[in-house]
Amino acid sequence: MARPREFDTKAAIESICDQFWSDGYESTGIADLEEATGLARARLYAAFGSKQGMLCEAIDFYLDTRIDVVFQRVDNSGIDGVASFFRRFAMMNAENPELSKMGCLVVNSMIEFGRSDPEVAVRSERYRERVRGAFRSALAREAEDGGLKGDLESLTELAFMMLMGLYVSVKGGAPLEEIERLCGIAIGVVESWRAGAGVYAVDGA
Amino acid sequence: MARPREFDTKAAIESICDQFWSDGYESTGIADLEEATGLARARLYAAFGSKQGMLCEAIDFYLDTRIDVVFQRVDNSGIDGVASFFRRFAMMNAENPELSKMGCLVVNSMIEFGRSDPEVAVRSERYRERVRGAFRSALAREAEDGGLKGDLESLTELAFMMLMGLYVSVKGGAPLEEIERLCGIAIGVVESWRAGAGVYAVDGA
DNA sequence: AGTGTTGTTTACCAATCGGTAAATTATCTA
DNA sequence: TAGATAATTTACCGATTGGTAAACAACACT
Repeated sequence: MARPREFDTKAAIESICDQFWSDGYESTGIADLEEATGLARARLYAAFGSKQGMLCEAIDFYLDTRIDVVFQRVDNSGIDGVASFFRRFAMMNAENPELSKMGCLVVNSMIEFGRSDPEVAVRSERYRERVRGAFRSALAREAEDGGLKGDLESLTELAFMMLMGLYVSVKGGAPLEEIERLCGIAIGVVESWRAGAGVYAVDGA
Repeated sequence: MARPREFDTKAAIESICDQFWSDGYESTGIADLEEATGLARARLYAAFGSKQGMLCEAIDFYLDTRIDVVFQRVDNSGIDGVASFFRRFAMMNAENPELSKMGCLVVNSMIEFGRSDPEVAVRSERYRERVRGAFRSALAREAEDGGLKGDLESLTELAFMMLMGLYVSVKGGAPLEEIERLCGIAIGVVESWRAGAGVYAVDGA
């Protein structure tokens, strides 16, 4: 019924997403978002309402295109799936350290905002449940096959906690070898959950 | 040889420390620091040189007065000491949730800066080595007594990774019960390292 | 063709950012 | 007591912050 939008909203959101992901919310100014999208600020505000609105769109986009696709590979997979997730984390870290250092947009945002922004908080909650759900279903599947040693819920939480710990080291700028080491530990811990594994929770390397 | 300083530098640093700890570096303006210390900005700049200088002083203060005293209780303690550390973490979370949500100034700073600020990076490194050193020496002590099951270095890293994971949940504004649950898992994991413990890495609660 | 509606553009806003120059005040030394 | 030195105060700086008002342009519908 009126003039159609001249730019691709999805593409703009992706650019905004990458910008927030790379530099964080507070550190990116509207000028950065203008440069990233090639759009004048007034256009951005007309489309998204506010900087916070842009972040929400970015997070939703990120959840749909980055998070979900990764954890679909974990869903209902088994111990192998969980261990492979951490293996891929390590590979990404080794192959593309700069991208890796950006961490996860949702984790970054939830650390930056805590509970202070309800819109962000609800998305953080969704993220945490998505990750936990993937780990839980994978381990549950393993348990059904009788291959899991230990309590399902506890193991799920531990996998989650280790992943969050990895993100701290990654964002904190820990040396690559340290990240690699921590990934190795996480993988070892997950592998130790196999019913057939030895008695030690964590073997050396 | 000249006019003496009228204010207590240590007290000022403590106020600055609390401010950065509570709100983060970027989110606290010089105006906040003025209010927190009761000192005009020019006085702060005369004393500390720059906002970044204030952060460094704050971190050093924090390391000396908050971190060191906590991890001295862990040094050379044994599994009990490590488990008790996580128990205290849980207690703090339950008794003073608001203070607890502030997380750790050094972890917060290292997440905010990554490797971008060398002065902060060197302090992050110092922090990580302090924490790891405490865990390592505690577990080494336990190993000497033959009470440790598993590889010393790996267990040290796992304890560290779990702690960092806890900080993410804390700063991310996770519900209190979630933090409590995660602490319980961490404690269970540490307890499972006892030579006499059962075969399961993580028992249900 | 005219009109209402929406997107786009340009220019701008007050507020805040980190930081400082200069004048003033207080102390110590000679 | 005079002068040197350093702390304090006041007022200010240019740059940047997130956000917007208003003029203009393009489309759909009657």
